[in-house]
Formats: sequence, structure tokens, C-alpha cells
Amino acid sequence: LGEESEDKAKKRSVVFVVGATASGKSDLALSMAKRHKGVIFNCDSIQIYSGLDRGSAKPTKKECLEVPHHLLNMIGPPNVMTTGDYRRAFEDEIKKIPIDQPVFLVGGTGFYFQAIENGLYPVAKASPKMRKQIEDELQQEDGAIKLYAELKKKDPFTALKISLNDHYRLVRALEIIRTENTTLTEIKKKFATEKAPPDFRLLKIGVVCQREELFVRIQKRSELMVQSGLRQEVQSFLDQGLGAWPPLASVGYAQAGQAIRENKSDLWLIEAISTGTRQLAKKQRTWFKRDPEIFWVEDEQSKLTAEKLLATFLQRRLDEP
RNA sequence: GGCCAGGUAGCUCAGUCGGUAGAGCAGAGGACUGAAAAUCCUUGUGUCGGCGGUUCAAUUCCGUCCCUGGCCA
Repeated sequence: LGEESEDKAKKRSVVFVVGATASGKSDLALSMAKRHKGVIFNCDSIQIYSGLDRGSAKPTKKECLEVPHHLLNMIGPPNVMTTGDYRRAFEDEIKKIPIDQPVFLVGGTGFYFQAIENGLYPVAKASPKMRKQIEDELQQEDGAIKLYAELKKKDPFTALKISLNDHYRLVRALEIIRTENTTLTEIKKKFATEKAPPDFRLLKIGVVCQREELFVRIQKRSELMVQSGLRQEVQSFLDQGLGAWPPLASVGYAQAGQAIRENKSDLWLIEAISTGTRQLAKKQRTWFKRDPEIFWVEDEQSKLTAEKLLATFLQRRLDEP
């Protein structure tokens, strides 16, 4: 038992600050990190990339000077960071932080938070070769139907869960079957019994912004993106032949690309980005809603409660033997 | 003023050879284990521009009026 509490004492404190895009979570995290001498780790799947600046609402230089920011601008085109890469990067990076210093993990990418909290299935890295082959098969006549039939035969449970039209998941499920010689269902089952709990103490705070208020903020942010030269940023990727770089399919970049291709006005572009961002915010809300451990900050009152929660959470760590 | 084309869901439009209508987008809800700001699933009643006529029945045919765009004066 003594050994156990010693282990406990060695655990670091991590605070998740989650929420929809433009809800104000960065501001909250910044003030919390400042007050408790913490650092901020990015948990946003686009801010991970260097080169994506005008459309990704990255923290400003000033903010980075106030509190150290990590996991920003990690790789650039034509590379792609997977969720697994992200988790590994997180683990490497957090080792460099003194164990007593709180880490605030801030962002809107639910899948990344999940990967950090629960880990990922123990699967070998994606095989680009096999994936390419399956994608080629998909393009053939009745490709999706045939691949879906294969999945249904080899992993009926997963087939039941995903749609014939969800090509992305269909390809991935088959990639695992063909390269790992097992199924997602088997991996999942095994993982459920073997997974290790995170080796840090965890507090989850969520930021909510009133719908109308959020829409106004999104509108303003969209205008700012276009005015600050989002088109030019995208154009330079196109000029370098990087039009197919996957992150360019994200909200803001996708619309800017379309605006360039179809010669749309700035007004059109701002509206399109606003709409896309509202849809993103909605999906993020849906993702985080299902996690009952999140303490939601929605007004001044709950903000104060969150501050108290945080103080207690961080204090308790220091009190431990 | 004359001629032509339109007026159908919040938007763009399809359709009904007369039996009160449906797609895409937007909106709403949901799923999510290595591209996740991605990908996918569910969800469609609206005086079918107004008024009158013909008809068992009109959003559909006829008349008339209003509105929008184009051409001609």
C-alpha cells in the first residue's frame, strides 16, 4: 500500500480544457495556466501543423510569451499527423515538463483527448500501401459494395456499426483485417481488458458559449480569416502542388479552396466559413456532451466554481506524501 | 405600354398529361479508436404569388391582377 501511494505522489496533474471552436476556451486556459504557473498543450488537429496560420485560430505570439505553448506547428506539408502520432508526441513532450507543473491540454479535437485519456488500440502504424490498394478497389465498379461484403464476412460487428457509405471507416477496418490478420472487434475486446489507466491525474473542464454569442464570434473570426489573407495562404499551397494535402480539407481551408476554384467573392467565402464553423461547433458539442466527467463553465458563477475545483485539484497533489 | 420567361420548403430549384408535392443546400439530432476542423447516419406541411372561372376535384387548365428578370417600344 505504501508503494502505491508513492506511485500516486509521482503522478502529474493534467487539466483538459475542452469545448467548441470559438467558445473562449483558450482564454480560460490561458488565465488558469497563468495563475497556476502551468503550461499549455495544444489539442487541436489543425494547429498541429505549421503553415496553417490564417485559418486555424492559433494562439498569438503574445499569448505564447505569457504561457509556454506546446504541440503547435509540429509538422508541415506534405506530412500528415495521425492521432497516434499526436499521442506519441504528447508523451514525449510531457516528459520535458517538470512533474509539479500543471499541464493544460486545450482544444476542440475530441478524438485526440480520447487518445490521450484512454489510449489507442494497439495496432501497428497504418500501412499506406495496403490503404492505397483498398482505395483503388473502392474506385472500381461496385467497389464499396464488395468491400462492405468482405467486412461483413470477416467482422460482422464492425460492419453493423458503420455505413456502406462511410468509405473512410470501411477502408480503415479492412486495412486492419488485411494487415493485422485480426479484426477491429477483436482488438477492441482485448483492449477493454488490457488497457492501462493514464499515468496522470485528470480534471476536465468544458467551456460553453451561448448560441447567439457563439455565432457572432464565429462570424467575426471568419471575417478576420478572410481579411488576413486566407486565400493567399491557400493559393501558395496550390502553387506548390499541395492541393491534396489532407489538412486543407478542414473548415476554412476547404471553403477558401473552393472560392479560388470557382471565383467566389469574399462575402461568399465569409458566409461559407461561418456556416462550416457553426457545423463544426455543433459536432464538437455533440462529442463532448457524452462525457459526464466534464465540468461545464457557462457563466461567471460556474467559472468561480471551476476555479475552486481547479485549485483543490492542484492542491491535493502537493499535499500527497 | 407590348412581347417572352419566371413566381413551389429559410435558399436554389424539380414536379404534378387535374386526385393538395420532392431533391440539394441550410437547420435540428446522433455516431465516432491512427486524415477526426475528416467521415458517416437520422430528420422535409409548404395559403405550390392573389382573386375569380371550369370541374366531383385546381398547385396543375382558363381569365384577371400583383411581383421579378429579359427583350422591344
